[in-house]
Amino acid sequence: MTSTADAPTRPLRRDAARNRRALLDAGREVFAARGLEATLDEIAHHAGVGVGTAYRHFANKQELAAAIFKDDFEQLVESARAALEVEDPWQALTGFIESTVAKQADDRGLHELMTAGAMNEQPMQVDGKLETIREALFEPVAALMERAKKSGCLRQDASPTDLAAILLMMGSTFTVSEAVSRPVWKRYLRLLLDGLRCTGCATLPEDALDVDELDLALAVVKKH
Amino acid sequence: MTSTADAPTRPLRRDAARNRRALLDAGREVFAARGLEATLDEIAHHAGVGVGTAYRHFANKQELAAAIFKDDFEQLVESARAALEVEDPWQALTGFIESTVAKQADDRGLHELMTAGAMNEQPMQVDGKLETIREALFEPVAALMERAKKSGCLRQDASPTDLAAILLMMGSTFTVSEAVSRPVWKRYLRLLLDGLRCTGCATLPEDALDVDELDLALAVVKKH
DNA sequence: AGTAACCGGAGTACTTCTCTCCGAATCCGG
DNA sequence: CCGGATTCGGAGAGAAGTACTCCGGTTACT
Repeated sequence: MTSTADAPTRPLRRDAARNRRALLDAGREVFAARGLEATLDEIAHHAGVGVGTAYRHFANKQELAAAIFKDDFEQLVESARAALEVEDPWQALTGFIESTVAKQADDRGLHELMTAGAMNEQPMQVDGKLETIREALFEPVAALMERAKKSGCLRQDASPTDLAAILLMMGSTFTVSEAVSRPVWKRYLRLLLDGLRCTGCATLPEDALDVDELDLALAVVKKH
Repeated sequence: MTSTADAPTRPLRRDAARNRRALLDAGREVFAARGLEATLDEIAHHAGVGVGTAYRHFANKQELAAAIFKDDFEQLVESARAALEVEDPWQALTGFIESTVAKQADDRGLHELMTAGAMNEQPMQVDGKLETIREALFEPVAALMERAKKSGCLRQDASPTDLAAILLMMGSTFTVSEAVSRPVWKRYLRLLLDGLRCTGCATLPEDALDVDELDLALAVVKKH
């Protein structure tokens, strides 16, 4: 029954608090640069503390990641809602997409978490946050797209799940961008967005993913 | 001075020849289904022979892969050249792209080999074949695109290296397609192609990769 | 000063993959 | 149909990497 609020843990000793902070900061940096496959050992050293310290503060990598990315998630949903306030429907949609993709281009860990399981073998469970965010995101994004369709600037056969696919595809361009030290991902995002734009092109082949399929796709785990 | 031609190796014993065949066939299947990270052990068992046998016929995975994919490579260059004969420039270009992508959708190993190093950590050297094929492919592809541009159906700011990027991006959609047992990659390829089409859209941001950058991008290897 | 809380990182306990080795089985010429 | 050369098969050595623990020593707080 200690329920929701954290138990009345006594305040951390000063060195402990300092180290916890350092670990969170280091985690953010390392995850951003190297992705989620970074080791807790690695993060600990980058934070200038021993491995033991890391494992005392966070039982494992997942817990650390959850602590680090919680904010980013909420921020994301927030910006989707905010986009609905933007005047021009096309601008609202593409603006949201661009800022989302930009954030992930700068943070490999965030990108891997958002597309978790789809590419990387071990999905890395960050408790329920992930499913939650996808659900929370779906509604405002669907509204954003609906509006753009009505105004005639988004192709009629586009679906919200297409955005998930686009995010997935952008992953490879991030790698390339890093290799050439130049944000080429912008070029390919634009290509994709130009494809989404309504231009009297024929309809797309293959139905878009439905929501169940998307879940499936984002949860590809090896079975032996 | 034994030079080019294979040394006059005596014909293999019948069981040896049979096993070699079985290994090549199994390799093709396993690589296609599981990608290049498949183990030689795995392929050996799938072929119904012991691991030792596999290593006697092929010093390592690379050598087996080279033997398997040599043909596919040549075939690819061939089809690029053939596309130049097609009447309609847009049809020629997209037809070539679609068939290339389709082939890779069905063969994860082939796709990984063509985009080697860009995503997977260990590039897996298949002697010089890889660089050779990229070079051999560049010329006909560039011609194909030039023709499409002149006829006004391909956006002016498209570059041959963009096709490499598109191939890279398609990788994620292959994974999704497998997960949902439906070739959704076709949908996203079309989206990309519609983006490439000339529609009076603004020019793309960021210059395309130049050839050196592409090489760099396709050779991202971890440095510690 | 005393003690509870905390630190550090060597070390354990996996897992995973590549490739070797050698007794046993198989082929094939005479 | 026999004997030696060739090939088979798969246990296991060795290398590489990761997740997490343990405990002597240190630090913060009263």
